[in-house]
Amino acid sequence: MKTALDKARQDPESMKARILTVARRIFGDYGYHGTTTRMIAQEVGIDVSTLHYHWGDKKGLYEAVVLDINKDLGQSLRDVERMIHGKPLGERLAISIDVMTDYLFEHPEIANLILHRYFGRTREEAVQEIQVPEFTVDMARSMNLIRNQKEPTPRALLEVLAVVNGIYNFVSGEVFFRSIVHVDREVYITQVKEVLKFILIPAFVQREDKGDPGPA
Amino acid sequence: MKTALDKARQDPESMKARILTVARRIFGDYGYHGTTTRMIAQEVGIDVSTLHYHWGDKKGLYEAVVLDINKDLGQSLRDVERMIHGKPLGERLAISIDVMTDYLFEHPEIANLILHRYFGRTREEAVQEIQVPEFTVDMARSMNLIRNQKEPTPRALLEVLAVVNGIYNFVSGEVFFRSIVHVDREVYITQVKEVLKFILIPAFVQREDKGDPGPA
DNA sequence: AAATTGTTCCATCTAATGATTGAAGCATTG
DNA sequence: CAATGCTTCAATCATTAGATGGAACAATTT
Repeated sequence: MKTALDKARQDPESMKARILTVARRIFGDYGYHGTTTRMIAQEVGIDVSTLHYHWGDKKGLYEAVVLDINKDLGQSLRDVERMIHGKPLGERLAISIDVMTDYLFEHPEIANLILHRYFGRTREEAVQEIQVPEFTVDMARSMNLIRNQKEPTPRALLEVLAVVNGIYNFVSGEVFFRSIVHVDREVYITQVKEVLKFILIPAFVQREDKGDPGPA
Repeated sequence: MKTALDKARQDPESMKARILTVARRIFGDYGYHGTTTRMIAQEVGIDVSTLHYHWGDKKGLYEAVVLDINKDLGQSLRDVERMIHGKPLGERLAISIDVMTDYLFEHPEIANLILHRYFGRTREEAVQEIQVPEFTVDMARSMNLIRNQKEPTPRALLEVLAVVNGIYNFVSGEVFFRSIVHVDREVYITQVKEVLKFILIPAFVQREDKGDPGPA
């Protein structure tokens, strides 16, 4: 079955797809309440009524954006999982950090949207959820933080969250952080990857070297 | 000179102070655009016009909130700095993480507000800044990541940001993350501190042990 | 106690925002 | 090409949100 989202993706030049693309960026930058349908319409270069014609109300569009981003992020994570399969822990982490950081810097709206949903609230109730729980469990498994078929422990999940949040933060915080460290975008991205690997890898490797299987 | 903020702090039962306290929480939860002056007024139990009478327009109140939080956070950081003075690196980090995490879990609006300003944008221009740059440099110094009197390197600043962001994230993300890991608040806080120390300390200690003075 | 000043609320205004309507344009099909 | 359906926009409506004026009340001063 083709969903509305699928259809919008089919032809990236279709009005529906163009609106969705702009909506991702604006919702990511300004959050749900900080975004007006007029801002999106203006950016696309259309009338608001055209936007409503294609996507219904604001909440509907926002939910489409969230679903769209879930899809993209899920795909990326599966790609990474394939790349690191069978490699030793330190390498798995290094590759994951490199690849996911590059990917998210190319699509910062994804990190923006996720962080808005982590940390912010909305006056509307029951807006579509980001599938963070599922993704987190998958990653915990991929990091070998889960023994056998058992449920991941809270500790293992928190460790994964700490890792991925580190990436989201530096991507979404680029504008703000670059104003602190005074480097251009290219240098910033390079240094972020170095810092993330410097901080995130040793703890896990050290624990494994000790023969400690971790919190699983 | 007494500022309006000082006056509001004098008597925490004063209307002005009560409004400020509630405003901190609501702005932290919903962000600038997600918050309405009516929400704040209702929470305080007063009419909107009373709010405007004391704090002027919405932007003015928001700026007061940011200044107030800057003050609180700056004070806490100075407290921590005194506690860790002269101790070895690993211990300095462990104490900082424990103390700051506890403090922020008691005042989550601080972490909320900071993250909103890191990652979000506002349609209004020129809203008062969080003094993150200053704080970050201070912490870099306190973590001995700065050699002599020299300017901190971008690398050192990014390392500090990684550390503090880790804390902010788990505090502000409590509601969301706890829904993933299924633990109560008390367990969550304990585990967060353990995970943060587990991940953040080894990298820095390892580098020091190698005689590598770090990015300074 | 009268006068002054400070505080609060109700009613109301204005602007912004979400949303719809109906007409016009354009393509597709019978 | 006439009829149909799809897409777009200008105009407009309804609701919400920021803000204010003035009356009522309370506190303070004289």
